[in-house]
Amino acid sequence: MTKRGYHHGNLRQALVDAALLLIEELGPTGFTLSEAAKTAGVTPAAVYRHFEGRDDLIAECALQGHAIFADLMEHAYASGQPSALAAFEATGRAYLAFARRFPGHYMAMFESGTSVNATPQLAAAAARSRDVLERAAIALSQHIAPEKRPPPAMFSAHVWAMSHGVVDLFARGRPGAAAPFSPEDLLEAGIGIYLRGLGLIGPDA
Amino acid sequence: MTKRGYHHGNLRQALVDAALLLIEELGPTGFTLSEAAKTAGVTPAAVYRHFEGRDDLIAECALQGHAIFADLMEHAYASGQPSALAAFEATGRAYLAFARRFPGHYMAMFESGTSVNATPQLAAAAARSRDVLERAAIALSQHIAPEKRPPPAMFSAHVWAMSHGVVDLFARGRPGAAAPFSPEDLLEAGIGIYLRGLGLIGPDA
DNA sequence: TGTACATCAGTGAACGCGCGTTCACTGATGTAC
DNA sequence: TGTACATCAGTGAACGCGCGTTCACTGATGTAC
Repeated sequence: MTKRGYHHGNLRQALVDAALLLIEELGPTGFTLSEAAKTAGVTPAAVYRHFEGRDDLIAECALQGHAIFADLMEHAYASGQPSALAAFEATGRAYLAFARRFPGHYMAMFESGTSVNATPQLAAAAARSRDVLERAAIALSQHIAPEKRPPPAMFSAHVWAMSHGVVDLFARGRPGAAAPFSPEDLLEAGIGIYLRGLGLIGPDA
Repeated sequence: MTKRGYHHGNLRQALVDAALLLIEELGPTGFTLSEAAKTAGVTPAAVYRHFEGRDDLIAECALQGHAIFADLMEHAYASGQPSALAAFEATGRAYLAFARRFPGHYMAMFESGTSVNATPQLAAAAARSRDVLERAAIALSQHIAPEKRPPPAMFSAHVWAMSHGVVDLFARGRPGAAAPFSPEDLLEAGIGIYLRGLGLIGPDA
């Protein structure tokens, strides 16, 4: 916090952190600038020294999220190399890990009403993480017989969709969907079965 | 509408319809009771003749959604019988079809903050649709060799998650994720690959 | 068929509230001398 | 080291707004006679 008397020290980041906490609790729509200011121990008006307004604050949360996310994805991808399969699987796991470790960021990124194209910066940050998964998909697709190879963009979309679905339905306190599996196991098994369907894993693995 | 002078005729349903439209546009969090009343051509206070308040109105939207959804799922399941595989695939398609045809209902059901356990009625309605998919999964799992058969609840969860993910990421005006495939194709292909991974479809089908 | 009346669905004014945003201000900080 | 001063981060009061909800009311409807 580094609070030093009258001046705050690093209010900008403190506001982002507060916003992320509130977004995690209430969702991006339920989040309020005033509450974020209060959480950071500051008057609502002070927010305007650092952000243009409510939307700008949310956008910054999403932006930071994309940066972290892309880093995680890239790291996961690298950790699986040189095996294209291991790299691909690692990115899938990284997706879920990110959603669990940074729920506020995740919701700001994927459940905010604001477009990813709101600012060029945001678009660039979002493109980076998308590209990692797509690169992993392209590398992996080399191992599928060309005539039955689906477009890489398609199976990266599949993994993205299943990961997102698992997060949204099972990795939060979602009611009525309390499956007797951990989201991690669910996703791991799901992606495993999917990759087997692509002929990338042996039938008994 | 059946508007007959001073009295409305069927205001209750008109309010539900208005709410569904607004939820579709703004999400359940952004939806306001006042706007729904105005859309139905009525004073906000009139809503209280038919609902306990804002939350009750949203709950009714979700309830009607679950009823429609369960009907669709049951119909789809029946249409695929007696083939367990065809029945299962049909329920997957029905999921997406419902989300596209009834986006307001879908969002009220799955993106509202309110718990599915809010009322016994709601819980029962939600259980019905979940059970259809699980029943389909159980029937299908008979065709997998017992020793490598995952729990039916698990692969019904996988299909549920992928369907939801496709809807949430690709079936709406979601930015940055504009894949060059229709959500229908994406889901169809995804489930196909998944089922192949389970050994339920031949490797060349 | 015509009149008196009970019902009750919808009105409209009012409420308290928290929101996002603005504005003139104040006072702590760090620098120049 | 001590003093004068510019900077600018945060204050606090105020705004207009739309929200959900309440309340006494009104007037259209349908029934009893």
